[in-house]
Formats: sequence, structure tokens, C-alpha cells
Amino acid sequence: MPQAKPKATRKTRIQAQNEEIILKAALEVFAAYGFRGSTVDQIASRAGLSKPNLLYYFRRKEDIYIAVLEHTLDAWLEPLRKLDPEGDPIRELTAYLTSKIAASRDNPKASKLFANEILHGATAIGNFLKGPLKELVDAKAAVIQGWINAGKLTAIDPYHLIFAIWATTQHYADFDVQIKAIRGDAKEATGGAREALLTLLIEGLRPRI
Amino acid sequence: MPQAKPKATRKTRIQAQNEEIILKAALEVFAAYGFRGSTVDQIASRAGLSKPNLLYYFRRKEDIYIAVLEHTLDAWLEPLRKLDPEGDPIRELTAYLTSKIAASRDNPKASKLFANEILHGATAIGNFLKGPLKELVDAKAAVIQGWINAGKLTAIDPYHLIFAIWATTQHYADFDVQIKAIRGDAKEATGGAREALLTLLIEGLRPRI
DNA sequence: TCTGCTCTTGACCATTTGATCAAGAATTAA
DNA sequence: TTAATTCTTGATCAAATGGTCAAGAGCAGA
Repeated sequence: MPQAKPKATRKTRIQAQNEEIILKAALEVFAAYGFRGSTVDQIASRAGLSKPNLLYYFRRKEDIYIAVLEHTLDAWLEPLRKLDPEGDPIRELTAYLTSKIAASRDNPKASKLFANEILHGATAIGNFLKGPLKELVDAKAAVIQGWINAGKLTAIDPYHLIFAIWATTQHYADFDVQIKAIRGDAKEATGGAREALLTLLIEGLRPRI
Repeated sequence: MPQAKPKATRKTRIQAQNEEIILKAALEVFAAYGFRGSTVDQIASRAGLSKPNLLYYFRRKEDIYIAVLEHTLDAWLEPLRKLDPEGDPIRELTAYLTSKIAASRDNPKASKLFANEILHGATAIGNFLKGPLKELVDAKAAVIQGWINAGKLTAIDPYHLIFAIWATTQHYADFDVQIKAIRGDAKEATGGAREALLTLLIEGLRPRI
């Protein structure tokens, strides 16, 4: 009998190591070229493995893709989870926007991966969007609405506020090529982004007493 | 001798008609699946033509792609061009944001096409970004800076303001799947978008007297 | 060392897909 | 009507690509 795929038993040292290498390579390739635009050969080559060897760990291209998404999804949501109902609204939103800008700077590939996935219909993570993501956003929107009702924040639709923070912060990762074309190398451009976005999006929400 | 490609002479009725059909079909397909994810067969099929017939009008897949991009690029920039240095700043920015939201609603496919193109490195429109787009943005950023210097607008980096307007408005087209997953069918969601974004982005720029 | 399991790979296959071509159909201008 | 030109397509090709397989190499526990 040919070898079965790695059993459900505990992972080998080599297994754990190679899967990590593969996921890292796959993130880079998928982020750059999208699912259809990436080839198994590219990923294998970047991971330093032969194609059949890579397919020994993930039997189908789609399996790699899903694994990469799942591997990064959770970290991507973390900043929003931290939004604290007990905290000061302006401070909390400032922290949230700051985390998102940092995430875009430190992990642009994850941002591009999601952008591409959603742009093309989110077939692989549709259930995640409708489930965990929606629940989290609903909960945090309620928190923001609570702040507004308590007069601690100018009235604004919480959902649109969240969307605006996503859109603007992720823009610096997803459309970096455009920003670089307009502003030259994006080092200082992204540097000023945090302050500009805080002024634009958050400062105006400070309640007028 | 086999037929040469359509000569540089005036276009036939059939030629003009079919090219229009092809560009429309190609926009739909490319917007949905990206360049690599789209096939010539798909485009031909949606255009109601055979594949060789389609390739009679555009010899390579890439030619179709570039034609579609060029065909929509200009319209996409029109709103920003209209930003009038002589107008009232708040009114002008309101009009700009309103146009961009309308464009996202009325032509989401163009938005997705560009989003995908830029996300993957803008290899086909890199020169457009560094040339005409940069020039236009530089000019309009100067206009906004002029308003700020004249005390007609709160201080804000004009480039980041423009990026924020792009990011937020196009978000409703590019990430519609995500928005629908969170908010249900996006009719009313996008309806409130204009007001929310005006409050968030523009209202705060009104100078405090 | 021996045994069984895990890991690796060259060779190969089937399908998809961008592109070509020759031949015939339709259209246009005279 | 006729001749030239434009348009259309079935058949076909070569390359790229996802995936398989059998055989051998490496490794770990007894």
C-alpha cells in the first residue's frame, strides 16, 4: 500500500518544521499572485521543496490556501477583540486604529491575501465572514453604540466607522504600489498615515461638551 | 496570405460593435476573477463569440486586459478632476466624496478591476500611476493645501485625505462580499455610507472659527 | 543492527488554456 | 453581379499546471 497521508497522530519534528516553511512560502506567493495566479511549483520552489514533496504535506493546492488563511485569520482579528467597553472611547479607538496601521505595516502580505480572497468572492472564508467575523463586529458595534448613547462619542454609525478604519488602514498595505507611485518610497508616507487617520477619523468623534 | 489584423484604417461597423461587446464581457470576467483567473474562453462565451473570433479582434489575452483598463481608467479619474480650486472647500470635497460613492455603486466592476490590478503590482498600469495619476493627485493635493493655508480647512495632509477617500469609498465596491456578510444585503448599508463618510471624513475639516 | 515508518523525488499523466491556421461565410464597394 | 475584403470557426498545437505513483532514502525505536 502506498503511504497514507500523515496520520492524525502527533506531528513529527520534520512535519511541523516543513508545514511551517510551506505556510510561510505559500503566504508570500498567494499574497503576490492570488489563488489562481499562484502555482504549486512556485510555492514548492520558494519553500525549497520538490513539488511532490510539498503535496505530501498538503494534498491539494486548495488545502494549502485554506491552511494559510486559517493560520492568519485569527491574528488579523485580534486588534478588534481588544476594544474594551470599559475603556475611554477615544483612547480605545485610537489604540484600535494604531494596531491596524501597525498590522498593515508589519504584515502586508496577510492583508493582501485577505483583500484578494474577499475581492474574488470569499469562497474559501465565506462562512468565517458570516460567522465569527459578523459576531465580533456586531458585538463591537454595540460597544461603540453604547458609548454614543452614553454621550461619550459623537453620533456615527458604528459599522461604517469600523469599515472606514478597515478600509483606510488596509489601504496602505493593499495598494502600496499605488501609494509608492504617487508619493515615492512609502516609508515616511506610511509614517504620517497614523496621525492623519487619527485626525480624520477619530479626533472628530470627541464629544463636544 | 492569412488576413492581417484589422488595419489602422477606419473601423468597420462590425468591428466597433464587437469590440464594445468584448470589452464589456471582459470587464465582467476580469473584475470577477482577475487576470490570471480569467480565461479567454470565458470572455468569448460571455461575449457570445467563439474563441478564435475573439482573438481576431484582440490577438492576445493581455491585449484585451489592457484595452479594458484603458477604457475605464479615464472615467475613474473624472471626479477628482472636477475638484475646483475656486469652489468652497467643504462643498467641493463633499461633491468629490459623493461622486466616488456613486461610482462605487454604479460601476463596482471597474473598481474591482483596478483593485485587483494594483493589488498584484500594477504591472499593466504602472506607468499610468506614475504619470497621469501622480500628476493629477499632486495638483489636487496642492489645491487642498492651498485651502488649508488660506484657513478655509483644518490642517490635514492632503495626500492622506485623498487616500482615505479612495479607500473608504472603493471599499464598498471591492469588499462588498464582506459587507454583505456582516450587514446583510448591502442596499441600505451602502445607502448610509455617504452620510457616515461625510460626517467622518469631511465634516471634521470645517474650520473652527 | 534490524524493522517499520516517514520522507523525498524523478517520471509521468490528464486537463486546461493561450494561441494558430486554413478554409469557408458574410459583407462591402464597384 | 462581381471581386476584394472582412469576419467566423472547427480543428489543432504546445506549454503550463495540478496531481499521481512507485521506488528508494532517511530516521527512530527495539
